[in-house]
Parts: sequence; structure tokens; C-alpha cells
Amino acid sequence: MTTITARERLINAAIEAFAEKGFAGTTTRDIASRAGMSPAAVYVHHDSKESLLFTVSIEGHRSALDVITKAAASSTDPIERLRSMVYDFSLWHADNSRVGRIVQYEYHALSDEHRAEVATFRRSIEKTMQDALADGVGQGVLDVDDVPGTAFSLLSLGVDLVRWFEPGGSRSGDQLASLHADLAVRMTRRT
Amino acid sequence: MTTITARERLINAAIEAFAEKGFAGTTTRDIASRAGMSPAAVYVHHDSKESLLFTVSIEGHRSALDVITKAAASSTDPIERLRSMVYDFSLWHADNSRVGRIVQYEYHALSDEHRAEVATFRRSIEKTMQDALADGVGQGVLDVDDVPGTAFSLLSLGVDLVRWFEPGGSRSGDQLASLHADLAVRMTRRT
DNA sequence: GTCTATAAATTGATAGAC
DNA sequence: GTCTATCAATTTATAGAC
Repeated sequence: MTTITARERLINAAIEAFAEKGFAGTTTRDIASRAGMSPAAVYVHHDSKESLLFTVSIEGHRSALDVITKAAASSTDPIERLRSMVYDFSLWHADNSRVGRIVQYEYHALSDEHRAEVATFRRSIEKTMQDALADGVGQGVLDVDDVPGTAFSLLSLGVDLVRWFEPGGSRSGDQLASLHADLAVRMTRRT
Repeated sequence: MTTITARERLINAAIEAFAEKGFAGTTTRDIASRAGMSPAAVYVHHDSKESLLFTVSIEGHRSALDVITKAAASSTDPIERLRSMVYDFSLWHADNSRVGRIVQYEYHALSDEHRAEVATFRRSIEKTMQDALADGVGQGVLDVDDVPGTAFSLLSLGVDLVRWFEPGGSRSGDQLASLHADLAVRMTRRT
């Protein structure tokens, strides 16, 4: 049996509201009413509006890092590994486009301390992709001139989905993730 | 001699503020003070905060469309044309990262009428890239399975720059645009 | 742990003097 | 075309009853 606490209901309401209107454009009244509570009830469960954002952001970053880390460990073949990493990272952004939008676009709205904490996850995501490319080059299977730049570009394909992707649109997440994986291989394979 | 009107000073102030804090996070007082004026002076030159955003957004869209349209006309060779289009589009986003951020991230903050007006520019940008790919496939030079999806992915490389690019950082706009152009050719060239 | 009521500050925008 | 002063509404967050 799944019990949804009032705290979790507020987080889900915050995800909806922040993704739709942005952090600054969202009022605590909006979050409270989406969760079926009075404005005052928010503060029983969360310290502030920003702490709500931090909860959403840190969990989103943790989840995205988890996905790409597991994909990186799924194979030692550089091509198959890259395909998995790009596919899973893009699919995560399609499947979690609302959280993804908050993760990517509300980074600046975090407090300095919270932003610093979240930044460590971002660096890990980038390093995971860079390491996979560098290893593929070392094995002689990939040909990548600019490893950090190419790693960033591969991640960009997934990240940019959150700008426009809506579930139930004309393209499925799987379709887009497969396309990105194909493009990634063409971008990096030694010929 | 270049005369900067009060109206233009306000637009420049709005670009700074919106890019830094987002539309909803920016106060009209902030814009006024960046332009060296009182809060009331804003409304002598612009109807509302949203009309300031619209002015920035429509000019930004117009400029980005202009850049990619000119690049599309610069060559009939599919590879050279694609290289120009991706290079120029990415460079535009690096050189205009503040306006680009407003264009890309504050689209939802426009009024319904203004958003519809801006949307026509977006469709033209996408169509220009799609047409270039389709023509390259027709000439037998490019190999692209999913033309709309690949066009979107190529544009994503440039668009996503505005999320993090800062002038004076470790990478120049030219460096990134060249990388994107190289990746674009690898993604689409027939082998 | 929820509510109603409200404090204290800030917001977009306007009035009217100069 | 700029200012000071201000309105009316809204904001985040708290107080205190139940």
C-alpha cells in the first residue's frame, strides 16, 4: 500500500507549479491549493518556498545522475555504452520533463549553499560522459577531438527536450531517445 | 554619432534584468534603476512589463531567423550550407546569450497574442533547417532518417548554449560553433 | 496538523506637480 | 519626459485557535 504524506503532496504540487510557471512565478498559495491545503499548511512541512525547490532539484539531479551512471556501467563496449548513456539520459528528460525543467531552468533560483550542493551532481554527470568518451578513444573505437565539448553536446540533446517536450505529443520519448543515441554514435565513431 | 534614447536604455536594462533573474523575478523598479530612471518613467516609454519582454523577444527571434536564413542561402553545397547554418546559429546564441536566454526561456511569459506572433519565427527557423536537410538528402549527399527530429537536434546544440554560456569563459563562441558544425556534418553525411 | 486571520513587505501601475 | 507620492493588489510567512 502506498501512503502519500502531506509533505509529498506538497512536493508534487510544487513540481506541477514550478514546471508550469517557474519558481519566481509560482506563489505559495498556488502550491497549497494544488495540494488541497491552506497557505499556512505549507510551512508545517517545509521551511520556505526555496526549500521546496531545493527538495525537487536535488532529487531530480540525483535521479538523472543515477540513470547515466547505471548506463555507463552497463557495458564496456564503447559504442554500446555510449548508446545506452545517451538513450537513457534523453529518455529520462522526456519521462521527467517537468522535474527536468525545474532542474535545468531553476538552478539560479536556489540559494548559494543549495546551488553549490546541486553543482556536485552536475559535475558528476559531465564527468561520467567525458570518461566514457575518453575510454572509447583509448580503445581506438571512438574518434573525438574535443572530449569535454562533445560530452556537453551529447548531454544537450537530452537537456533541451525539457524546453518543449510534452507527454502525449507527436513523438514518444523512446523515439527521441533512439534518435539521439543514433546521432551520438555517428558523432563519435571512428571511421 | 550614436544616440541612445531612453526607450533603448530601458530595453537594454530589461535584457540585463530578464536574463539574470527571469521575467517573473524581475521588478519594474529593477529595470528602471538599471536604466537610471524612476519607476514611473518606465511607463512613459513602454505600456507594461510584458510589452518590454515582447520587444526583446521579437527582436531576438527576428535576428536569429535572419542569421540562419542568410547562412542557408550562402551555398548550395549541402555540407557547406549545413556547416554555415549550424556554425552561425550556434555563434549567434553564444554572442547573444542574454537575449537568447530570454528568447528561449521566457516564451511562456508572453501574452497569448504576442506568443502567437513569436511562434511564426520559430516555425520558420525549424523549417529552414528541415529544408536544408531534405535538400541534402535529395542531392544524395546527406543521409538523414528523421529530418524533423535531426533538424531539432542540430538547433538544440545552439539553443542549449544560452543555459550556461558566459562571454569570457574558458571556451569562445567560435570554438563551440566550430565544434557544433563538425558534429553536424558527422551526424548527417552519407558514408 | 489543519485552519482563519493577519502582519509586513513588495508588486505593477497611475496621479499629478514641474 | 522626468520626478515624488501613492494606490490597490499580492506576496511570503507567522500567530494563535481548535
